[in-house]
Amino acid sequence: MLTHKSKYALKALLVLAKEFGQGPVLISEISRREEIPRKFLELILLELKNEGLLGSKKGKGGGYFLARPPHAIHFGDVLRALDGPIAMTSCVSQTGYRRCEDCIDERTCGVRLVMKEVRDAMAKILDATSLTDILKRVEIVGWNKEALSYSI
Amino acid sequence: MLTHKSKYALKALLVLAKEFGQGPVLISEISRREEIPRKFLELILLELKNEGLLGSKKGKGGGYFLARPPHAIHFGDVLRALDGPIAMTSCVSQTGYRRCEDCIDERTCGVRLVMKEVRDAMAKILDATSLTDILKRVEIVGWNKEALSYSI
DNA sequence: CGATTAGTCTATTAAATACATAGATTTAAT
DNA sequence: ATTAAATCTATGTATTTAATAGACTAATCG
Repeated sequence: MLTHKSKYALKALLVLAKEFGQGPVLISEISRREEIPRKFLELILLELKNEGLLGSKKGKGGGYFLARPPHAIHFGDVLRALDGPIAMTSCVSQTGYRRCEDCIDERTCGVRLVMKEVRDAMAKILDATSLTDILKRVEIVGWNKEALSYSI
Repeated sequence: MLTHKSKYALKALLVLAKEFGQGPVLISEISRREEIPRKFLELILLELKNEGLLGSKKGKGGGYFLARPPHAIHFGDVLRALDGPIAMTSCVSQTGYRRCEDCIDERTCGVRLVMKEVRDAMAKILDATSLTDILKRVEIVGWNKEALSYSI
């Protein structure tokens, strides 16, 4: 399951991607637009900053902004930063490999074979999908939505 | 992350797949072979039985056995039975759809778009992989392992 | 029948994680 | 100086995970 934390983070980043280049965005603005609990969002944005994905400016006229252009931030980066490795078992993680303590022989572990495949499939998608990609796709969906409401 | 419960379950099912047709297998036998805590394994096997994946026989000469042939039990069946839907958000689950309460508009949710792709990729693998498939693949790995130890 | 074997059911518990909330502090702009 | 904003530290509650313990039930065998 995706944690609320990561879901909120991704939504916040999409807002910041949409406003990229327009100066800092307030926590309260993001909180309002995505209906994310304000205080919880503070912690999340701070963590994203410490992970190098966001920059910030304090005081009046301050706020948060993407540390890199939105095409250079991928869903995989975000999930790894907040939830750790994407893999379902540590023994198939590329970024955080650790032997499973309860596993007798890693080479002949059937569970591992499958989890490796799953990890690769997930990582392929998450690491190929940038904030920009999703912004574009959501925009297209938005058009269709409008077109639909006209035709009815 | 894959829970220990599901990992233990998959390992136990692979043992039962290997012994399929040879009569019931003791909990203690599975526990010993896979080094799974005995009492914990009891609960898991019972749950798998209640989910219709296993059959059992009580008393002397009893034990557990697959309720269906191993080619008809897939990893997806097991994970759904024990951990619930495979999807990372309930809003993209096929078997357990539920609207995300915190989501403003499902149709234009960028997170949802990606999680749908991830779900489909995961389900495609997990629902295509049977116990038999993995038994075969593990066997092949085993051969290579032997061949390797000879050549050294 | 009755002893043994083996699964079944019901509690309990310790530790970790998720999801926040509250309040004080620091930094920057006007 | 005042105000606006991010930052830091602490606390709390509920849920889930990974077990463990012990009593109960059913089947077999002599």
